[in-house]
Amino acid sequence: MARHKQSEREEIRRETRQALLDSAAVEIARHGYDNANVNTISQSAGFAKGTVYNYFPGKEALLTALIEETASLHRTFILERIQTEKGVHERLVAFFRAGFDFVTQYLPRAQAVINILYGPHQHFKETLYEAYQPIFAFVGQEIIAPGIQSGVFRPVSPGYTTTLLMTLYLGTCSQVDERGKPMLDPEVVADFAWNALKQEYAVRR
Amino acid sequence: MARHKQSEREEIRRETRQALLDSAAVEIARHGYDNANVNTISQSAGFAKGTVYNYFPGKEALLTALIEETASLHRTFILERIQTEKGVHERLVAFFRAGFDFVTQYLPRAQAVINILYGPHQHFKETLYEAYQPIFAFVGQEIIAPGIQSGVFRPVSPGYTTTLLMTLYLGTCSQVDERGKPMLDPEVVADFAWNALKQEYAVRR
Amino acid sequence: MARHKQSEREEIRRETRQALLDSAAVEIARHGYDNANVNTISQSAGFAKGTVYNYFPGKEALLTALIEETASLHRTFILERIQTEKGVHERLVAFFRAGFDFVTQYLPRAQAVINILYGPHQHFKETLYEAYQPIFAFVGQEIIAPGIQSGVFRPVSPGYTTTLLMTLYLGTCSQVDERGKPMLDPEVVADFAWNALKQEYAVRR
Amino acid sequence: MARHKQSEREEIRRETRQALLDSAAVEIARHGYDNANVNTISQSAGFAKGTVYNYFPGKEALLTALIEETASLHRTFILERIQTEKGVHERLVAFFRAGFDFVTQYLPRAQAVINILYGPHQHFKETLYEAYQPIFAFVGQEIIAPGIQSGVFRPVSPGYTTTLLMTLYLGTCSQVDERGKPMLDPEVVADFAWNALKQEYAVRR
DNA sequence: GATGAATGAGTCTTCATTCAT
DNA sequence: AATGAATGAAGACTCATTCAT
Repeated sequence: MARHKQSEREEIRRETRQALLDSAAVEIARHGYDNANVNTISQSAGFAKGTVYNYFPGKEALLTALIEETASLHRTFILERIQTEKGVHERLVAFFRAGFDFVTQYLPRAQAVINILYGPHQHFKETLYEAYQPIFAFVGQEIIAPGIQSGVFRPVSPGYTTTLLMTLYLGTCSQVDERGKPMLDPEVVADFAWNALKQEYAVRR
Repeated sequence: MARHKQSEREEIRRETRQALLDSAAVEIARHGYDNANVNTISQSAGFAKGTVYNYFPGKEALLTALIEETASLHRTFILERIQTEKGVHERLVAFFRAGFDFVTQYLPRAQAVINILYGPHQHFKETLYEAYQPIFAFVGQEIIAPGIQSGVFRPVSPGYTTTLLMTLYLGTCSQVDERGKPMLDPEVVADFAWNALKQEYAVRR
Repeated sequence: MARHKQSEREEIRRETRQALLDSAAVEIARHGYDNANVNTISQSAGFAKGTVYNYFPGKEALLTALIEETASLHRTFILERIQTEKGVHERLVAFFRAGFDFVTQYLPRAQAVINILYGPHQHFKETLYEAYQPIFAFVGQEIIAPGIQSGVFRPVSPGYTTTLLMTLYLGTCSQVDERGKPMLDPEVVADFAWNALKQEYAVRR
Repeated sequence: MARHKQSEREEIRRETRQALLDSAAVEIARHGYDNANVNTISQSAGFAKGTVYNYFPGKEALLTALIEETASLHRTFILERIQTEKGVHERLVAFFRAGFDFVTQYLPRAQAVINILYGPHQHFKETLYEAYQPIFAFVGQEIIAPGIQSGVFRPVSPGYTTTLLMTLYLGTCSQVDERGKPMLDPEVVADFAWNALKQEYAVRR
């Protein structure tokens, strides 16, 4: 009975949803979650005020979806860049480079997420932590742990070190000017981290 | 006599202003600037809704004052703890300790400031950067520069390094649970930074 | 062949219309006319959101149709049960029994109608009164008037008495719990009405 | 510190609250709860849109307050008129007269309440039943029970009879035209009820 | 006939701010 | 100085209705 095929309709819905999420990222990055205007989000995605409510039950759900999508993108982005690197040092550098690139490429999403990370909404923070869990785990298991085991890193506490690294990562990645240009260089940050962790006299590998 | 009354009045004004700022810090820490309710701030300071407008022209000015007061407190707090330390390593440790202690002691203010730092309000961020300028300068001039000059630190870029250190500082200090307990230890963070910066084989001094 | 298809189509249309009215009754009974959601009605009838507009020009028309259909059902229901009774007392009892049974059997429709009857929509009330006119008339002509003429009832005003009886009828029928169980017994109500109207010493007939 | 005395302020609040409730009664009577516009209520009471929210936390609370106030008014109204009557018959008549007079005098409130009574909002119905409990109890204890005990009434079930009487009462009181003129006469209704309940050959007392 | 994506008018609610006292 | 009643702009959300397919 439907004139559109099922798949066509799904395609339209997917695209609209994407457009709304993109729009939400921009609006939230610019004004913060609390000041983001749902009507504006829908309209600057090219739709009427109410359309967003055909796709998300409310403002909260919109942000939750944005967080999850961003984390997923971010994860993919990092994994792709790191898994090909074999040495610990290379991985560390690739990790920071990936972060900086991600922010540059997905600036609004990244800003929105940073906003939440240091913002007052406990509920969203938890969503964020959960969504980023895989990245945390990856850093611990694929960079820190091998580094320590191979003797490249000092015998640091893996837990604390992961936290420190992520803190450095998020803190430095998030420092960009309005155009998205980072204030620091991924190499500089990676170098800082490398020196902080490496065994003296260690050979890079 | 009139003079006396005058100074009494001033004293009362100062105290009321303080109470309002305290209240603002708590409210903003809990709900974020955008969701902070000015009426609530005034009332939980023990005054009527309108009273805050006898002290600050509006919500913005209230936050600006809070930022400036917090920066000033923070500066004093750090300087007191560091100036007595002579060695670079001691100063580094004292710096992080002071930060963690400040957050613990002035939790609402610290949370409010972190909120702004990573939040979407460019205008407030600028105020914040300006207000924290002296601390940036102090770290650069009293920790990094002497460290490099004395050969205790590697010959790093002073500008980048200050930024990195402040990033690490703010990022780690701001990670506290709801009760204000930090997730990391200042010693651990200081150690991380120390290793990142020190000349290999350097003697701590 | 074409004729056959024609009637088949009509049959389908009739069934769809019925399904939509059933669905409307349930939704309106639950949420009231104002809060009834047209899209929900269409969907819980098993169709898409827009389908209802292929059968009714709008929300109002949907309710109007529901009122008329309900009145018609109600009328048939009552007439069937009463016309077979000959005595005035029997008719009175049958009348209340029929009402209670109707409510039990067509709960959502009955609730929707009661809703309108005591609700604020003058326009619908008028539709309702018109649609129920035959029942009013029937009660007046087939119960009250014969009762008075035969001396079984006191010489009451036929107009007022019909109104009183209908009021009692609607008021008691509409008092059901959420499952549709009436709070009163038709016999009790009929007995009350009988005593109110009967000539003292009258013989039931 | 306050320029108004406490009592003056309280007086103003009381009056404003009253005005808002009056306005709410009119608006709800006219359009029903669901279609009543809170902004309109506030504005036709002579205030700005938001003022109502300084007095009631929301639309629901506004209606709850209206129900309770109406029940209280109604109770007072009835008790005053009935307690002075000693005989059962007189009380029955006074009861219906009071009801009709109440509706005439407080038409919007009465219509609003009737609306709720037969409307779809279970929550409000419960509030309404609770608020009207004292009137139910009064009818049972001060009219029905004495009537039965003195032999003036037939030995009916007190519970059912109270319900029947209240049903008749609410049903007949609520039938008014748009101007508030009742369709029935309290004496006619009282007479109907009296005949329904009285012992044959009973002497009125 | 049926579909469901899209629309946008309408409503409840919040709260920064004003100001008469 | 302080008060708190009042304001009204702004924004989240609902849903009856339209219409291209």
